[in-house]
Amino acid sequence: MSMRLPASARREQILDVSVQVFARNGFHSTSMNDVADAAGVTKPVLYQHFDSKQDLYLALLEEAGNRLRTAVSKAVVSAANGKEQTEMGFRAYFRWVADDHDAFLLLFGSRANRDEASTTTIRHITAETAKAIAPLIAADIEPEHQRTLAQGLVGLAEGVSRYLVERGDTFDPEVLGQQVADMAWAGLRAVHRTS
Amino acid sequence: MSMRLPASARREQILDVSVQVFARNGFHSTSMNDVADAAGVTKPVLYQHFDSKQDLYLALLEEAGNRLRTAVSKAVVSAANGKEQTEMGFRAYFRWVADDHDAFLLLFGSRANRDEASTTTIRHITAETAKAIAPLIAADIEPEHQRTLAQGLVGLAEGVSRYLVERGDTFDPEVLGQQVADMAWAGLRAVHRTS
DNA sequence: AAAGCTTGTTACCCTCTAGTAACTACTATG
DNA sequence: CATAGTAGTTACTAGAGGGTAACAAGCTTT
Repeated sequence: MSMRLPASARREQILDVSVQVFARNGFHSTSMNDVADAAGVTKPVLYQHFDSKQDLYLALLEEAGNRLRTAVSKAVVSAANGKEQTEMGFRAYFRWVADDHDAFLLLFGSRANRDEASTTTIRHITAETAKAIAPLIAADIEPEHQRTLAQGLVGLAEGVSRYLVERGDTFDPEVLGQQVADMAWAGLRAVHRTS
Repeated sequence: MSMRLPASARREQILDVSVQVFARNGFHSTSMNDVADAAGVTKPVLYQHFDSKQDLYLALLEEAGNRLRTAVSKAVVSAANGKEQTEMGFRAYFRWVADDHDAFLLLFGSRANRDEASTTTIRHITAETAKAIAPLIAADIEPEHQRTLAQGLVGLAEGVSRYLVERGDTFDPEVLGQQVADMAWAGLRAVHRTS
């Protein structure tokens, strides 16, 4: 029934299809047969390209993470100052969410499943982002607190996106990004030492 | 080996023990045997108190959600104005996180598992919180955007907490709450219409 | 102290699904 | 058009784990 494909093309196709099916149903509710069906192929074919279900899943996370990373960091380098970095960063983030949709759900959606390995991968991505944000926070508070609040801002973007994407809302990434950036920037400047 | 307990006491004990074990290992990595072992009892006993694994899990989510809800709403009513509400709210939230620790992980931790039913329950809790926050946001933006940004603030608190709890850090909920509230309040006031 | 209810255990079934061994069919090359 | 290699399938195994039937041991009430 299914077209015969050269190995590398088949691998790509499996990756493409898997993102969708895992994003929609989560790791545990998706069997390898489901993936195979979605790809129009049978199970053993999957195992020609990936050692295990885990392996496939991690490959997806890895890829999605890279796309996110590059999208944001590309946007940020062209910014002149902190404020602009914030704006460009958030806008790029929401742009990514808007058009890499399934990847977002895979990484941060409610159904995202996380065993030990996946958690580590995802945590890594989040941590990296937070690290980039941290320096923008008022410098007179303790560094650990800086890091913590940076994690909060990552959570902010995540929360907004999860809400919108899971509702199936469409949104303008530029407008939304600008608003969230306004919010975040004001917040970033406002924190002062309390201890 | 295990003490014989009256039904209601056993039920409570199972709930207590389950929170811990599910919080640590997640839904799918925890078998009913694991739960039974942790409770010092055998599997069929669990089924005397709960219809299914799902049923047990949902009961836990429900309970955890209630504790969160009441903790925050109690704190907020005693506040005089928006700013104070924000402060009291966040401080209460982090107080809850600090001492209901496992419940937080259960609801919002990386390992939290979410099939259809659990997702609904958790989403409900988050949505309720967001609804309470929304009116604090500058009134001259569109209501949907208000709601969206409120979801972001919930995500902010969640992100901060997840980071700290999963690292095993201890923190002072009052100091942290105050800082996050400062950040959030400034942000809340700063958003302006962009369209 | 015996009947009867409550609490708990042993030992099992049954389904679901990750993963594989052995085979088939297509396609390119000489 | 035969041969070798690649892509794909059928049909299975094995193990994990949710759920249960049937039985045993404690209490308690008269």
